[in-house]
Amino acid sequence: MGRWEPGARGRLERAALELYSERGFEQATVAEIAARAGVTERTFFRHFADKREVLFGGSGALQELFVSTVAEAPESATPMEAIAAAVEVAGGLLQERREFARRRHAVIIANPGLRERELIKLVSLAAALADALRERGVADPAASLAAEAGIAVFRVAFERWVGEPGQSGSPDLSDVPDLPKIIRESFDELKAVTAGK
Amino acid sequence: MGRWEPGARGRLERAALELYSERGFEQATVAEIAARAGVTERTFFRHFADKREVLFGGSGALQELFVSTVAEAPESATPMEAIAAAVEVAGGLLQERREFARRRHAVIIANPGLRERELIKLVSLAAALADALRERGVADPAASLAAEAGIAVFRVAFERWVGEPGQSGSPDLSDVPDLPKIIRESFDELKAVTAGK
DNA sequence: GCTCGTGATGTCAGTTGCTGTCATCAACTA
DNA sequence: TAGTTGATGACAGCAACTGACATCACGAGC
Repeated sequence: MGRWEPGARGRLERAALELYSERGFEQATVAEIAARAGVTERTFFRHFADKREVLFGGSGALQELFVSTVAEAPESATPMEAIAAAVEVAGGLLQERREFARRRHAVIIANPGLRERELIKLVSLAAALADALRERGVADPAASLAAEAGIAVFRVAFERWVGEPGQSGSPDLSDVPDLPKIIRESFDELKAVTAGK
Repeated sequence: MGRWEPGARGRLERAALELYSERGFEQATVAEIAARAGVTERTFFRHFADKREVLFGGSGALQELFVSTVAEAPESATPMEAIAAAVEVAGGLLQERREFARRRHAVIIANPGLRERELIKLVSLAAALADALRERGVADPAASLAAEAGIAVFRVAFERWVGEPGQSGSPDLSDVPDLPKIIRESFDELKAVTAGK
């Protein structure tokens, strides 16, 4: 065993989510989070740029999943189909972590500063998606618009998903709202609503 | 004349934009802004919730313009047409303040924290647009999707507009990029790209 | 086995954003 | 004339965040 317990980063993430849930984001101090994780405040800021970032450690992996799915879409797929496929795959990943996602989302929507951070992550995701489309030969502004629209669909669908009842621990699996399905429906709805212009 | 010069809020807004332009957002302290405006730091925080908000004083008026345009769209207009009309009208307003908009935008894109703030303003705008659509009897999720897609178009079009050369002070008015026109084209492009799904 | 880097952490001082509280003073009201 | 109101100043204080330096286990190479 080393001088310090390994996994400080993970402990900080867990401690932060707990404290933000228990007493709210603003009421929880970084010193408290660090203490609960068994490190000092300075170590917190070595792992995370600021007090908000500790809730967004997984966004990099999610972005890679999005981008690789777009890149691997069949050549015959239209830009919007490639984007929709990526959003659906990501939705499937969230589906498996429903309770965690809801818990985290509840903390985020309760604080404007955290909402801001989430939004910039999504915009960064949209930019990465647009890049991936350009790699496929899609020109601008179609690439940007398809990516932005796809993220808008993701936001709306995710919001509906977390808002619906149903527990992932429920004995009846048919109770669990199906995020990929909601995403598909939302893409269809977007198609319908834009066609009406 | 009173005890103090009136218009402290406006002076703070001008001083802040100047200082953020001159030396960058993070390098400028609130104390400096306040000093340049001839007030104390405490007075700054009485007018603006935080150091970022001083750049977003006009967002309320913009939102009202968006919402009232949607509300006043003809009954025959589809949801997307109502949204497009609102975005175009707002684009016309920005068109008249091109230099200010570019200057302000340059400051914002240079700092992640300011980008975050701008994004949450746009999301709040999308929420207000969705509300206005529901007032017109549009059901969810169509209302949310149309609003979000409209804001996505606005973002993409605005980005293109500020990125193009051309000075509003140019002698040849045909040099000035036309934001409402770019917005119309972007809506058409969105229609095309979503139809391809 | 010894030395020496390396990397993650601790320690501490300092700046700055932001808040609570109370005092001040001109303009307005009665 | 007296009281009220509203915007501001003055000041203390907390917490987020940063820079600089010390510490100490571990592994590489000798």
